[in-house]
Amino acid sequence: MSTRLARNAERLCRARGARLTRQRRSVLEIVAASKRPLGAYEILDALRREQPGAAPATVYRALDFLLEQGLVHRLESLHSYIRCVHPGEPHPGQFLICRDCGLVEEIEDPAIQRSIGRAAEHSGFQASDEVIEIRGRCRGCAR
Amino acid sequence: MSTRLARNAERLCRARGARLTRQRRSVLEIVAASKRPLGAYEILDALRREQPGAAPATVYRALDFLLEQGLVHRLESLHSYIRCVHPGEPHPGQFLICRDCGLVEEIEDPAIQRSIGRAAEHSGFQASDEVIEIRGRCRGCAR
DNA sequence: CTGGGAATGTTATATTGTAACATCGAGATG
DNA sequence: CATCTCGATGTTACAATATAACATTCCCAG
Repeated sequence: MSTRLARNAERLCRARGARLTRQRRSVLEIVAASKRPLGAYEILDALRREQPGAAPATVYRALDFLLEQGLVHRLESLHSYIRCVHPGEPHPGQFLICRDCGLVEEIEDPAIQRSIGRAAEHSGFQASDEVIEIRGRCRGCAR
Repeated sequence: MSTRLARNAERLCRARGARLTRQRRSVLEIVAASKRPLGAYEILDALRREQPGAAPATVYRALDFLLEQGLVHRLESLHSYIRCVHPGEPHPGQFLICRDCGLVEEIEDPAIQRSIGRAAEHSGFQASDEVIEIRGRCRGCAR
């Protein structure tokens, strides 16, 4: 399978001199194919279907790479991983996490970014990245 | 030791019909006495000095209670716990986490709250609580 | 004083994540 | 082409965080 996603990722990595190896691409595709975030060991189970010898370190190393490249995000409050909806430059994600259905929407809201920037500045704090995870009930589940 | 903090917590719990038992107060005091966030097992080590039989569940149960009461916060990105600087009603915390010195400042910025509320609303999302953890370098370490 | 629910004790185990070191392999360089 | 080198992977073991399950104790409302 060579999805558009994979080709796009390939292009981004090449442009940066980073190597999107077969293993890394497999992990990316597993994460990207899931509607909901996956835990590292869920990814491992999936990866083992094509590569039975895979071990935790295999997955974590691939995830480290994909996180660096901004191709996936880590959801701290769920200990899980999700594809980035608009890879390009690595960027902090902002997430709406539904408690009921487990779906996660990634948003990119400049107003949140600005208010955080101002608050940090006000404390003399140099922000480098942020964890923004909003939990609640999504539109579909709220009805 | 019956710190002001303990007395205040006692009062809050009593008002809500919640029981701040000796164990729970011990855990609260351990967390509150630390300048930096503590992991559950660090808390356990400290607790064992006064109660050698304590086990992980002991600490996690006390923490669950204190979190519900809004007396401590959990820092998702650090897997650790920190006192709430202004307990009263439970509330989501916003944190500035210094990568260098490990100190954490809790802030309460209405502008961040508002921008998040608006972004959620815009997606038809009913937010119930949030994880806001801003990582970077604090004023002291930036110099 | 006693019945019942909340809190705690206790043991075991699940889940998530890393360390450490050997080996492999693809591209650079002579 | 040979081979060197460094990043990537294989492999084993283990660390760190968190929960399950069930027995026991304790508090207090009636």
